[in-house]
Amino acid sequence: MEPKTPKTSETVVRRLTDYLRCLKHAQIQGKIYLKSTEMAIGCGHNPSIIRKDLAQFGALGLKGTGYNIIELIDNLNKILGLTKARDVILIGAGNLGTAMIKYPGFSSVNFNFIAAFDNDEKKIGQFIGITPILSLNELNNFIEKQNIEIVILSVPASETLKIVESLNDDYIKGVLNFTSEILPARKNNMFIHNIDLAKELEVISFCMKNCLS
Amino acid sequence: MEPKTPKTSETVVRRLTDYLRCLKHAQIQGKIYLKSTEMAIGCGHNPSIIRKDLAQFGALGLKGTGYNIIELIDNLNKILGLTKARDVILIGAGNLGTAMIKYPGFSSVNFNFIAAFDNDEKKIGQFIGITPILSLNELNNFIEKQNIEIVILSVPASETLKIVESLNDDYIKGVLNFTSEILPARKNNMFIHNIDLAKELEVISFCMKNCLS
DNA sequence: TGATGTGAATAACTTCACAGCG
DNA sequence: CGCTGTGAAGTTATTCACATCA
Repeated sequence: MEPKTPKTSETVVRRLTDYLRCLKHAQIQGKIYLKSTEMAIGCGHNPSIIRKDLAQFGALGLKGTGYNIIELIDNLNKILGLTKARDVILIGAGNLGTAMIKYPGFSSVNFNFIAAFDNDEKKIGQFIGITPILSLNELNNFIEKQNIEIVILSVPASETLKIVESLNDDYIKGVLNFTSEILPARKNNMFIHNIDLAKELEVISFCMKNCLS
Repeated sequence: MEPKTPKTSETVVRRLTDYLRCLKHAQIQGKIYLKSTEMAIGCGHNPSIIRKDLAQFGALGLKGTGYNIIELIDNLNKILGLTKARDVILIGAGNLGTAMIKYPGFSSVNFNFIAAFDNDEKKIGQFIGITPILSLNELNNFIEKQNIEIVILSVPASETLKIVESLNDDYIKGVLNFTSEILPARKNNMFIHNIDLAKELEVISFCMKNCLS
């Protein structure tokens, strides 16, 4: 059964990804069904909202039993658009970029890092794992030839804006920005997500000072 | 004037960090005052909520003029608990950990990475910048001697739980978890923040599929 | 019986609109 | 006059409580 996709807020989408992880975890442990209460413990959300989130995509659970894990993983993958593999590229092959390519959590997501780009002559021609490092000069050429839609940015903050503006937005639809330069959420046709690592330190600092949560 | 600190939700705290970045940006450009409408453009929040967020800490703005940038930065630093420098340690000196220590965005936050820990003999004794890499065996000893309160975790997922459980929570109050293993938000006395890099890819995947905002 | 799915109730958050002050 | 600060209104999100179905 194809899941319905009603208008869904980002809040809900973020929870869906938590459910997905929780389900995979349970699957590895050999479970077949998972109840909303069990998911709640695993991912820190209220059982009620878990049921509500899932219910909006059609009746995915079995009353009295819970949710079939394989089926629900499959449905969530469809809902999140993770069923077909996507080619993504990395811009900036420094420590952070290298870490991203090697990050084991990405393997579950269906994203292939097919190339990295850098302007450091020493890096160009090298590989990160199996991913080749190419020259930034070839960037848009590559994007157009390979039909790339998603870019992961980890260059120095000072270069961020220039690079984003140079991206061909007939092709690029999503940018994950790991630089410390904050960009608007939409630019031309591109969705931009800013991931500010310093923010998390600031939040934890506040939590510790004020005993939040 | 010491800012009041009423009960503040994490939602608000996250916005405060956005204001802070926005203010610093304006400060570099030589501005003295910033209006809520200008901040709104810079950080993507509604001017109204910016004023409301700030107002709850006392009257921080000048009617007709806006907010004094230096003063407000100072106040936000106090509110977020960023005024006094904190020593933090890194556990796991791989690519991601190395990237964290070198991440330029962290310099604005008052966090000093005073040591990294790893169990790779080849790394122990080396330095990341000026940060020494020590043996994991010395971890709790070091924590107790140096009175460490914050830990940044970037070890393989399989080791995460074991390490977190071994931490002495008489000292450690906050954990930033960059591994792909998800931990509960509270464990013993520790605040834990899970930063799941794969989640951002999943969210952007959904956005692209459904044209969410 | 024991779980989901769901309307109703509650709570949290955001926007509006404007009084009031510099 | 132009901004902030803020009550009121509006919106979104969460929890509760229970009917419903395997």
